[in-house]
Amino acid sequence: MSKIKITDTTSKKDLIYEVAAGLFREKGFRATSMRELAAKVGIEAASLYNHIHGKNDLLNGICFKVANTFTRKMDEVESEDCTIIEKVEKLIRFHVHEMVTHYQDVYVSDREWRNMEEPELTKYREMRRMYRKRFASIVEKGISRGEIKKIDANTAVMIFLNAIAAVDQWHRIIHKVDSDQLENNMVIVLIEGLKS
Amino acid sequence: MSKIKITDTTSKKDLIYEVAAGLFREKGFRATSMRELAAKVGIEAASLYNHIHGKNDLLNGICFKVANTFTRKMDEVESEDCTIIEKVEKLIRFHVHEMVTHYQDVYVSDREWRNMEEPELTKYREMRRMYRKRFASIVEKGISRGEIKKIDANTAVMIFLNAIAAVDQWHRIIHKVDSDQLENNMVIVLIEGLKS
DNA sequence: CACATAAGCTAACGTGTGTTAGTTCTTTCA
DNA sequence: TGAAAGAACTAACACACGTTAGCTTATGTG
Repeated sequence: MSKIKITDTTSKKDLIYEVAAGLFREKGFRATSMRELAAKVGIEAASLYNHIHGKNDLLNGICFKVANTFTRKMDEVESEDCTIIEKVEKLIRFHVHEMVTHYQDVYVSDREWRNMEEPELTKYREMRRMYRKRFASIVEKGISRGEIKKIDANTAVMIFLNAIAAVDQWHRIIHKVDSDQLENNMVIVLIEGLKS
Repeated sequence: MSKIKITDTTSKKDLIYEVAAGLFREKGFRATSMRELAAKVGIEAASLYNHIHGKNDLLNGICFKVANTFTRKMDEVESEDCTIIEKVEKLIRFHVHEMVTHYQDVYVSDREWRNMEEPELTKYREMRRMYRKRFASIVEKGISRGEIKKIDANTAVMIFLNAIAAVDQWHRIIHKVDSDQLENNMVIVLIEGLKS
């Protein structure tokens, strides 16, 4: 079937996506060449096309995988029966968790999605927009119930989402602070504030 | 002297930098071509080289302008005589202010600096690293004085810096919320927390 | 008016890119 | 064992890019 034995659990296609995510994160989508990707995978550039349709497919795949993950989590949290603060906390913890476990993908989907082409670009933008909107609705409900300070909900959501997206410094911090502690720090600062 | 009268206050070189920052922000450094930049400026690509040395110079110029601005502000804040919380608040407000007034430049320096080449890349990285370190030192002093909760200072700085860097949604929010209110929301959420 | 110069233009070069065509090798399965 | 097919290879194409060379035009100063 193939020259090189493939692990039962991971196909070559998956390997290509994984390496691509790493390169896109490190150097950016545009700055990563198919030849470079191929070299890291251990084959020639042309051989990549036995497994994928093209460079854009790689970016699309990564971005929508992440977008779908977060959208599904939002479905789950919305339908849960708990306080608003708890919902916000669950979302923050999920973001941190995803960042720690799949940070290459999350980073790429966050920073490189601009390089997608239509019609995927519009679809992705819409998913992003909806996610933020749903997050803001939760915050607004929290404000109206008196659980949350009277602030602009969109600003709050913007702060949250971006606070967590700092992936370049991420690994450095992860190795100093363990990831549970990181999650807790994040929740504390964002929900309780800096001041003691 | 030139075919087109230049405004006394703005040289053509400045105009090129300004348009470049807009394009780099919108499409990314790599995805912006000199031909496209030239078209937006209203000249041919080759004519750009009468004003600048090359594409890399544009990125270098933008990044170091921003880095110098923040480094100078850090000098100022460090030497001020006030509480730690006030220092942190001053820095946050300055970040928001710079973002509102020069968001193209700030955004580009934050997201596109990877595309710089040596030796500028190393120098820029070092400036960034120093800035974060000095910021973290302030937070740590706040912790030891009991003004700030016992959290990981690096994580806190990471949260702050990234919370403010969400420029893509920035203009949208600015037009709904005025920029003073934005600054206040930011300070409230980050210093006092979300919970009421 | 004439000269120097700034700033524009056209044309082109060299390079790197994504991708395709065509071929060869290896493995699986009937 | 032999056919089918998956997956690798080499070679090349077409294109877009940053940049340079060389020329032309316009303008301010003597």
